[in-house]
Amino acid sequence: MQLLCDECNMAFHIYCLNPPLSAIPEDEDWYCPTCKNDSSEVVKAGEKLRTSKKKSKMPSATTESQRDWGKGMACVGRTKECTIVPSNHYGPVPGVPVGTTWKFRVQVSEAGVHRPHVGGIHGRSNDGSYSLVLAGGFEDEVDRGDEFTYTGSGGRDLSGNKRIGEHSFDQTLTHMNRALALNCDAPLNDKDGAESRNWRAGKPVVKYWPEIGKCGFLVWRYLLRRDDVEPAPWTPEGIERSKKLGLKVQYPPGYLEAMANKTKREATVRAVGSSSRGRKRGRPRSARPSKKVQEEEDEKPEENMEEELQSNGSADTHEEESTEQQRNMIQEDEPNRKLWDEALSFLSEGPNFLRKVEQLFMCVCCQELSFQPVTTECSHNVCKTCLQRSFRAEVFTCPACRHDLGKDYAMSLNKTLQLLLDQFFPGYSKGR
DNA sequence: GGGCCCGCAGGG
DNA sequence: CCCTGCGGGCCC
Repeated sequence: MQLLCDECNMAFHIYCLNPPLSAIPEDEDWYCPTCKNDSSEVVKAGEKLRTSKKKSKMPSATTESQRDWGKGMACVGRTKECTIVPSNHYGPVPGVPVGTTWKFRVQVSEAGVHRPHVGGIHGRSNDGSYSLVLAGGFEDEVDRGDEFTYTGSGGRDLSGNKRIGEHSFDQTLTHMNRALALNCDAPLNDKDGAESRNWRAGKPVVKYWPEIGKCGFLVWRYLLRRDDVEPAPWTPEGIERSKKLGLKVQYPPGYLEAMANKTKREATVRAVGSSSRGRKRGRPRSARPSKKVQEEEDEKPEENMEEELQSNGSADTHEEESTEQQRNMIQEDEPNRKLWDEALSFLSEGPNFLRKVEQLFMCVCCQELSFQPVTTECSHNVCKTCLQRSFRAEVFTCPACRHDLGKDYAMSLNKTLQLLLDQFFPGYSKGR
């Protein structure tokens, strides 16, 4: 989980980097944020000295704040972008069923469902509004599920480089507020508001009006009504549908693992009573694995940690009975027929199924769930990298049973098994 | 537990 | 280019 900088030799957890890495980079060399040269700041021959205008205008350029923004999701950018529909798209995004849930706003942006990072209203003031976020931030809003009121944006004091703040002046029907008003099937009225002639013909804003909110300032209020063929996710039909589709909270790649590791590390520090990070704990350099990877050799994660990871990630899987597709894939994994049969016999025992899978497909080398597993001819599963390490040490036998594999053994990845493990332990491989 | 304040994405 | 913003996490 650690990378060594090829310049200063310092070690960095891949999940602490900004942005965090989900895997060890393929590249031959890697440089830490301090040593890395920003190509946009390198002055090439014949070029004038230039400074990044954008960066020089950033608040961070003028403050001496030492806060470390490198961790967490507060300031990260998108890593993907939805191209299925344009950003000014109205209505459902194909492939994103009603009831889909995400942990962070940035993921919702990536999915193309609501693109602004922070803003609650996405729209264009001369077109209309494409999406809203309800976050329960307004005490005087009403949410009856199929109908709710919404409050416009603006009127807030954003001094101090804040993103949201106290209401300190009246809102106006401009910008996003105007955009949302245009969704109402009525001529725009920025004085008194308006009521839709046919709410289904509009983009279901039923009416909008100005009022003095509990905050004491004028706010624009909107009434919206649900208009969708898919059942609402909070109804019994919706819950059934979500279950059928296997919808679970989506986390950023590697997020759960990073959190688990972080808590594990903190627990270790607490237990030891002092910081044991960094090089102090390190082995002599010559004893390190040749690739720039330092394996965590700390104690195994505590039990409760594993449970937390499962309850967030995949513990539900067994309850919803493994899906048709998973069953088919298990059938496909012929070389592991016996192991899967054994695991499946635990299906009726609830959470024990996942535990059993984890145990049966553990790599004997690293004592973790096999990552990029090779299923040997003797029917054992080991991480490909573990097997390669063994071969580099000129040990050409199966790490599990010492069956001779021969030094020209073709280590073919069991892709089916990898897909299955990824489904049962979502994201588990990302931190590897 | 709450205050502070950051990069980023989007509109205009 | 500038303005805006129903996030989010560090740190007091």
